[in-house]
Amino acid sequence: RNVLKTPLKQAATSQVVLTERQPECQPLTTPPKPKETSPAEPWTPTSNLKMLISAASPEIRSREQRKQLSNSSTEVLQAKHCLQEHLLGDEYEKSQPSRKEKSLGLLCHKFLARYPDYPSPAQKSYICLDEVTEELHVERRRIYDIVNVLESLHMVSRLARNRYVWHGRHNLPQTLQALKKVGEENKYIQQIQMIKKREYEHEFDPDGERNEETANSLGSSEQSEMSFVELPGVEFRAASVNGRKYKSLRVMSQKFVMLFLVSTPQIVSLEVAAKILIGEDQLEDLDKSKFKTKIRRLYDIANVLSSLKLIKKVHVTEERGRKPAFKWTGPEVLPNIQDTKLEATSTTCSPPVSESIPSKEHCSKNLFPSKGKQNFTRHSSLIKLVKSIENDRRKIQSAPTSPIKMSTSRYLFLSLSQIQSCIKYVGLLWAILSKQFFYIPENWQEITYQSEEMQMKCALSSPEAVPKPEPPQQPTPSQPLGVCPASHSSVSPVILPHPHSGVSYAIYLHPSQAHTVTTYSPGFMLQPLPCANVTGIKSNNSKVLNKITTEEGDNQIAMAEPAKPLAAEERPEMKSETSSQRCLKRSQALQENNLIKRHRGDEESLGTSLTFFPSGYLIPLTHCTHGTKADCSNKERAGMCSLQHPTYSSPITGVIPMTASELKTVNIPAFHITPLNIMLSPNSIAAASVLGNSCLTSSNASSAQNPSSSALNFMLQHIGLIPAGVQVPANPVLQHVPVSSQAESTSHSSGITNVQEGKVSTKTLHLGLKVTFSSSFQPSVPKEPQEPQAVTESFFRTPGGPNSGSSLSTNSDGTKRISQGTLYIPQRKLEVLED
DNA sequence: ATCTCCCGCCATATG
DNA sequence: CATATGGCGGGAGAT
Repeated sequence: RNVLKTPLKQAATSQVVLTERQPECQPLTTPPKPKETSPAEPWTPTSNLKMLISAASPEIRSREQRKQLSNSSTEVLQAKHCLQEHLLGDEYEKSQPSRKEKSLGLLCHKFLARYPDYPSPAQKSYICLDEVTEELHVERRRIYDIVNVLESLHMVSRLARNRYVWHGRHNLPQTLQALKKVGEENKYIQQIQMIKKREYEHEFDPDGERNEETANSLGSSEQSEMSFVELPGVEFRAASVNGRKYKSLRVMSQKFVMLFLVSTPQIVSLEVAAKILIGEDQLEDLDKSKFKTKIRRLYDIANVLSSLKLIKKVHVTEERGRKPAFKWTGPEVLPNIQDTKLEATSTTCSPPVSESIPSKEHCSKNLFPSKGKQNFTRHSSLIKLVKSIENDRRKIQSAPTSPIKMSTSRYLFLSLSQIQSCIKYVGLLWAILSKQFFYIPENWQEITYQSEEMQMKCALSSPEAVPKPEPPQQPTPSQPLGVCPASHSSVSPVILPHPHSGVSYAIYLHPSQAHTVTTYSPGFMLQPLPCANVTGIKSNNSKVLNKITTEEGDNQIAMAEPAKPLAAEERPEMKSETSSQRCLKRSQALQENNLIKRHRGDEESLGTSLTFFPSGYLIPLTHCTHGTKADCSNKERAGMCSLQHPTYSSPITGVIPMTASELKTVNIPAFHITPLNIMLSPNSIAAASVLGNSCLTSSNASSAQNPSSSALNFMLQHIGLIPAGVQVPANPVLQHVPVSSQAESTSHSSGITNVQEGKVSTKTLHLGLKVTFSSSFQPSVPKEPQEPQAVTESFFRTPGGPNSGSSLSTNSDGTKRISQGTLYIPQRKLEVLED
C-alpha cells in the first residue's frame, strides 16, 4: 500500500509545484486543472495539504538552490515526503492514478522540480536516470521523452549511459536564439504560409488540379530535414552520443520551437506543425497515420514545453472550427545581434564538408573544435543548406549597398508567364537602380504622420525611445539627391534625404502591390503582376529589420510601407466581419483573375496567384558615397543610431506586438520589413536566369565589383527571382548562370527577354516606388484629416475598371501613384482562445 | 465524436 | 550479449 501511496502523494505535490510556478496561468492546460482545486470543498484534506505544501515548497526550492548537492536535495525530498505523510489522510487515496496524474506534463514538472532552474555553474548537477525513474515512479521510457526534449533545448546533455548533466535554463536564451535563426534560415515562415495557403485553396477549390500544382511546388521546394541544432557552448562530451541518428524527438522538438520563434503571432497549430515536420522528411505522403503519429509526438513535446512554461495551449478558431494550437509564452528571443557569439551550429558534423566553405562558422561551426572524434556524418541536405546559406551571405555581404545580413533563400512560386511579369517588375527596379530616380508622393506628409503613429505604437515599451529627429549627424555626403553614377555608386533607388537629417529612406513596392495597381488600373503600363496576391498573415519580420538596423546601424534603412493604421474603431468591425471579408477577398481574387486573363490570355495557372502572401520588400540603402570617410561616418552613425534609437535597436521594443485582430490588416510600420513569400517553381528558374543575364547586358559591367550588379543580385535574391545560390554575374559575357540550389534548369537560359533599363520607361517607375520619410524627421507635420475608411473601401471594392476606386491616383504630371502605402490584406478569421 | 496522449512493444544503439 | 534508448502506434481516458 505504501507503493500505492507514494505516487499519489507525488502527484499531489507536483500539482502544487505546478500552480506555484505558473501563478498566472491555469496550472497547465494539458492536464486540466485538478478537480479538487476549484470545487467547493475548502477543507478537504487535499486542500489542506495543498496549502501546507505550497507554503513549504518555496522553501524547499530555495534550499535546493542553495545547496546544489544532490544529497541535500534528496534530503529535502525526504522532508517533503514526511510532510506529506504527515498531512495526508490515509483515507484519501481513493483517487487512483488517473490518467491525468500520469501525464507527461505532470511528470515533467516533477522532474523539473528536482533541479534548479539556474544551477550554479560551478557545481554541475547530474542526472541519473535510474534514480529519477525510481523516485518519480515512472517507467524509463517516459523519462526519455522528457529528457529528449530538454536536450533539444540544451537544458540537459547526456554524458553517458544513464547519465545526464543538468544545465537548467542557462542555455535557454542562446538555444532559442539559435533555433530561431535556423528556423529563419529554414524558411519556416514560408512553409507555414504555404500550408495555410494550401488549406485555403482546398476550402474553395475542391477540384484538385491547382492544388496539386501547389502541392508539388511545395514539395519540391521543401526544405530537406536539418539536423540537430547544437550550441557551441554546450559540449557533448560523450561524443559518441552525437553521431547518432536517433534524434528524432529532439529534432522534432527543436523544429517545433523554431516554428514558434519564427512565426509572428507566436502561435502554432498542431496541424500545421505536424504538416511541416512531416513535409520535411517525406513530401507528399499525406499518410493519415503518419500524421497522427506526428501529432502524438507533438503532444508529447508540447507537454514538456508547457511544463517549462515555454508554451501554453490555446485554440485557434478558423472557419473550420477550433483547432488545437500552442502559443509561445517563453522569453522573447532577440534577433541575433552577435552572429559570432551565438552561432547556431547545425550539426551532425563532418569536417569533410567544410573545406569548400570559407565561412563555415556561419551555420555549421563545428561543435567539437579540438576533440578528435568527429566522425559524424552530416546529411547531404545539410550540406546543401549550408552552402546555400553561405552563398547567400557572401553575396549579400559583398553587395556594398546591402547592409542586410539575413539569410534569404526565397522561393518564387510562379508560372513561367508569371515570371515574365515579374521580370518586368524587376526590370523596373533595375531601371531604378541604374537611374537614380526618386519620387515624392504628394501625400508624403500623411505617410509621415502615419509612420509616426506606428512608431509611437511600437515604442510604447520604451517611451524615450521614440525617435526624435535624427541628430544632425553627418550630413549626407552631399551627392545630388538621387543622382549617382550608376557605374560606381552605391545604388540608391530612391533617396530622399531629409533636409535636416540627411537620412534617406527608400521603399520598394512589392509586386503584389504593383499587381493590385495594375489590376485595378488596366490602363497602366506595367503588365499585371500576378505573382503575389493578398491573403494571409502578416509576415513576421518586424524583427528582421530590427536586426538590420541593429546590426548595421545604418541610417539608410529602408522604410517600410508606412502603415496606414485602420482607425481604431474600425478594427472590431473588421474582426466581426471576417467572413464577409473573406468573400470579398475571394471575389476580388476571382476578379483579379479575370482581369489578368483579359490582359494576358495566355496566362496560366492563375490559381497560384490566388493566395499569395503580400509583402512589401524593402531594401536598405546606403548613400551614394564611397571611400573611407563615408564608411567611417556610416559607422559612426551606426553607433549613434543604435544609441539614440533604442526603438530600432532594441530587439524587444522594436517588435510589433501582433494580436489576432491585427492580422486583418497588414500594418507595416516604418521599420518593418516583410519578406517575400513567393515560391518559384523549378522551371521558372530559367526565366530568372534569363532575366539575370539580360539585366547584365544592360549594365556596363565592370565585373563583380560593380555595385549595381551586386545590388541587383542582392535584390533579385531577396525578391526571390533568383534562387539563393544564383549569382547574376556582372560579366555580360557569362551566359551561364550557375544555379546551385534549385538544380538543373539553367540550360535554356539564353537571353531572350531583354529587360533593359531603357526599355523600362521611367513612367513606370512611379508605380513601383514610393518614398517616405520617417515621421521623426517631420515632427510638426500637420495631421491631415484622413479617411482611412475610404482607402479601405477602395481596396476592397471590387475592381471593375480603371476608375473603380482603385488606390491609384494620378499626379498632376500625369503619373500614377499609389495612395497610402497601405496594404489591406483580407485575412481569414483567426481567433485565439486561451482557455 | 474528437482531442489527448499513456503505455509499452520492439527495433536499434551502446558498452 | 545485456542494457539503454527511443520510434511508434493502439487504444483508452477526457471533453
